[in-house]
Amino acid sequence: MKQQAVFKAMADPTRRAILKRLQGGALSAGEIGAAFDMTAASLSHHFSVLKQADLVRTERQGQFIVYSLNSTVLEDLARMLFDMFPGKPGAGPKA
Amino acid sequence: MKQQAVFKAMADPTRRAILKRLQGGALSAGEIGAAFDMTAASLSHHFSVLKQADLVRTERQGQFIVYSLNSTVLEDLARMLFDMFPGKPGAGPKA
DNA sequence: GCAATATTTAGATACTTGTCTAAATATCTG
DNA sequence: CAGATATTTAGACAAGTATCTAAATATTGC
Repeated sequence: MKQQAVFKAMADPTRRAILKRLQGGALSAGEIGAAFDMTAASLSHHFSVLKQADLVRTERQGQFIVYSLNSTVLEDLARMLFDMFPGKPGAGPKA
Repeated sequence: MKQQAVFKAMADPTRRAILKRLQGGALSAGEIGAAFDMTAASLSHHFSVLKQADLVRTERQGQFIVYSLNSTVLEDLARMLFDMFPGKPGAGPKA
């Protein structure tokens, strides 16, 4: 997991909203974009950032490009955060 | 949890390193800064961002200002991420 | 109160980034 | 192939941010 890329990707609210939309299943760029008041070009930029962080995967289906969530990276990120705080039994320093 | 502030705070590598240093226990600004090749002013800016996100707490101890980790926010963030991905038994859509 | 130490604030600068418009690329259909 | 639709790329611009130096504020100890 490219930590820096992932955190940077997650830092933008539009991108988090995109990921949220993808929880319901894979969607084409256009289907995702329908929910946002933003040009397709801007959305495409956000897709690119999410792809760099490996948070989404793409697959062409005819004229559409379909995006899907790569939950592995989200999972890794969550684990990393859990490991980051103390007070966890057996991990962080307690005193 | 102010999600946006937290994600923004986590997006900078210096700030993540600061949080990491604090896992070992509370430290003064100067003690934290000793590990970074950066002016105290720059560090102070990062502290400010971390405070805004409520990721750290401060307490004055004489001439020092002591920073400590607020693990609650990290925990909340981790939970939020876990909730964000599907495939979790009982939460995300599976198909 | 003064000098020394610790930290923050103010102001400046360079870099990054989110957004836009316009143009390019890819696919489908007649 | 030509036109329509879907998406990305290129280039520009405004806003945000990480960093610095210099100065301000707070505390301690003489």
